[in-house]
Amino acid sequence: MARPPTMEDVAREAGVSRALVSLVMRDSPQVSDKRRAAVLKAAEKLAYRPNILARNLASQRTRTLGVLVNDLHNPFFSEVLDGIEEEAEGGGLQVLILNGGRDPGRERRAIESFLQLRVEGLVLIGSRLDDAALIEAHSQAPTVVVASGRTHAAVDTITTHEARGAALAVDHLVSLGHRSIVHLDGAQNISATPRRDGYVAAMRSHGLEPRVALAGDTDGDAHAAIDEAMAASDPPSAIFAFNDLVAAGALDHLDDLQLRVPDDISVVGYDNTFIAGLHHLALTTINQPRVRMGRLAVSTLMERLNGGRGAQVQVELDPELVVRGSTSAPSFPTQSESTS
Amino acid sequence: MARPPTMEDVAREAGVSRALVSLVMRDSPQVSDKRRAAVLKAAEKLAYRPNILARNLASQRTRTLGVLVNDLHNPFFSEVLDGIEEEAEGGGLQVLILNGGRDPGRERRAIESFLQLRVEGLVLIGSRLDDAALIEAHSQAPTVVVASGRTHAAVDTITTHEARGAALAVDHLVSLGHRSIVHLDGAQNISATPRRDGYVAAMRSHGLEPRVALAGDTDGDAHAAIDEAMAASDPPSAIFAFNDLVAAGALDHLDDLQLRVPDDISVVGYDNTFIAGLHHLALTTINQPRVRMGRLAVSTLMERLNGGRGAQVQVELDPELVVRGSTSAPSFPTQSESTS
DNA sequence: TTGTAAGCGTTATCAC
DNA sequence: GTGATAACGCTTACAA
Repeated sequence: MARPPTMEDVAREAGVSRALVSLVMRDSPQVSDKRRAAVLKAAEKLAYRPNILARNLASQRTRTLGVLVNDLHNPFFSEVLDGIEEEAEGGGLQVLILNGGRDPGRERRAIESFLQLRVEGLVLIGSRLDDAALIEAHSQAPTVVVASGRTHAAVDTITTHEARGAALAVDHLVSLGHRSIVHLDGAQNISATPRRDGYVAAMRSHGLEPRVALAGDTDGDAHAAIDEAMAASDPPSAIFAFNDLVAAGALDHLDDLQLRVPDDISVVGYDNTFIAGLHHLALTTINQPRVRMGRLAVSTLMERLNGGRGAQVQVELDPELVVRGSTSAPSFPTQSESTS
Repeated sequence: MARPPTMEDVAREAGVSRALVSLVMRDSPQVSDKRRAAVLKAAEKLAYRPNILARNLASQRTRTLGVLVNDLHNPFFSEVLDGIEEEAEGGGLQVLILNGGRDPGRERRAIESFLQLRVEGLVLIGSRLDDAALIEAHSQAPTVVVASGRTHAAVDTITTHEARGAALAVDHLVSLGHRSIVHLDGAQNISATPRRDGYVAAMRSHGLEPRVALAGDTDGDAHAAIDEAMAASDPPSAIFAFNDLVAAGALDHLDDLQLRVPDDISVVGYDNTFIAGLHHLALTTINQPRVRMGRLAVSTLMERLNGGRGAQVQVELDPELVVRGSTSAPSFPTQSESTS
């Protein structure tokens, strides 16, 4: 690879000063049409491409956002990314994406990379970083946390009320007549706690006993948890899975076990990703407004970058129940019902 | 945000020269333990973070790879990314991800961004860029094209033989007894041509008439194409969809039409993403070794960066048929069969 | 082993 | 309008 041409080369070719070329590249109005044309022609001829590293270093600005995504495999995140990219494009911000891969160590390293690259803002989607790390990041670049299932003291937050979302799931199942409902817990996922807590509280409010089985946040994580739940003396009539991926895994394994959904057992997911909408899954689930969350994250960040805002931004959107075909009334009375 | 500390600040704090700090930061062995400790302590105290922009500018190296992904929504791509990230991490390369969003204009801008950032190599996954653009990119930074469904004259390529993959699908369906097989075409997708061509050739080799319906590469693109195909006087007994996403959309719409899969109609996808493996879809599909393709892309790039290699690398892996539950023998003889 | 000083390719502040 | 020239924060010979 030959050394790329520099501004100096273009200046020489066009017979002007380097500063003039710089002005043209940033299309400053205060350049004569004649010179501008000459510079552009020279740049074209040399296939000149501004060195962003040098530009950012000199200008002390990067106009770049770092977006850390918890898990690129989960469609939930790519849909939030859509919103982020739309809004960033409108604001003239470059978006850089790094994948946390559901690994806190990797998340830390990603943030470090972003900060070393001097991004002007950070968006953390579904990140597992603790408050200390968030505050540390925020002190270096304005940070907004998206979809963490709670608000954070010191950082702008865009999230949904996930405990309420979990309650929507439970209420729906209870209203159908279910009394024995197992929750497949999200384990290390940042949203595991609020969803589990919401589930537990909602169960109790109905006078029902919560039953939590440890699963995870991917489709492979449902298997063992289902086995455990179904092996109980009192198998559940419904399952509230941590998210759509886990719910899909649950559907698979219930199928292995010859259990029909929803006839033998009902299943609810969370996130309302496109997977839930597939007719063959037809997953009843809890919607989060993903694209909107992404857009809000970036617009919040932009307000901060533009110097506005003092108070923390804590947006908490409402989750919504989306009923599809994976839930129905239990086919026969559950044990707890028959004894009550 | 306070101005971040510079190397100069650290040097002053530690009572050494800036160059010494630089050596420590890149942990050079030729620094005395005493000084090293002092520098690290000062850096720690000031929460110093090297400015990568400045480092890259000065060293004329970035150790960074730009990865352009055609569509972050398609799980196929995130799985290729897994391979890329694994291999890059091993090689000490930073990976930057940009989303092409299935839009050639956006792809061009992404490449431009990467080149301006002076990435040392480019990986284009499922990119729609034409050869001229590829050659142009390759002249600036070694470029490897992944999963484009063909080899490219002037650029390293890691792909599978997609015409052969399509033939596997057709052969499978024909061996089950299907004779009327419609292909849902990938439209603008880079792989649309090889898969369609492979389909057409395979059909002809069996003495069957190819039937192509224009669809696309997302789950929403199947609807109209299915309607068109099923409205024909001679509706097909099997569908070979462009990819798993389209196949999933096809399953949905066939469901709308009250057609049972595979009893009334068989469906084959392409890519073997996790979606195909969901029991409720149980999609027969064509596998591409995604992670391996990602790893190969990066290892190829690294060889180039290390100065090795003259000849183009053209890796063409074999696609594989994965039979699941969405295909079976047609339930009743098709028209063409009954007349033969 | 450590320090000095000359870049790296820009932007930005001044003069002219 | 245009052109010098000093930053920007770092790396890297080359000296010491």
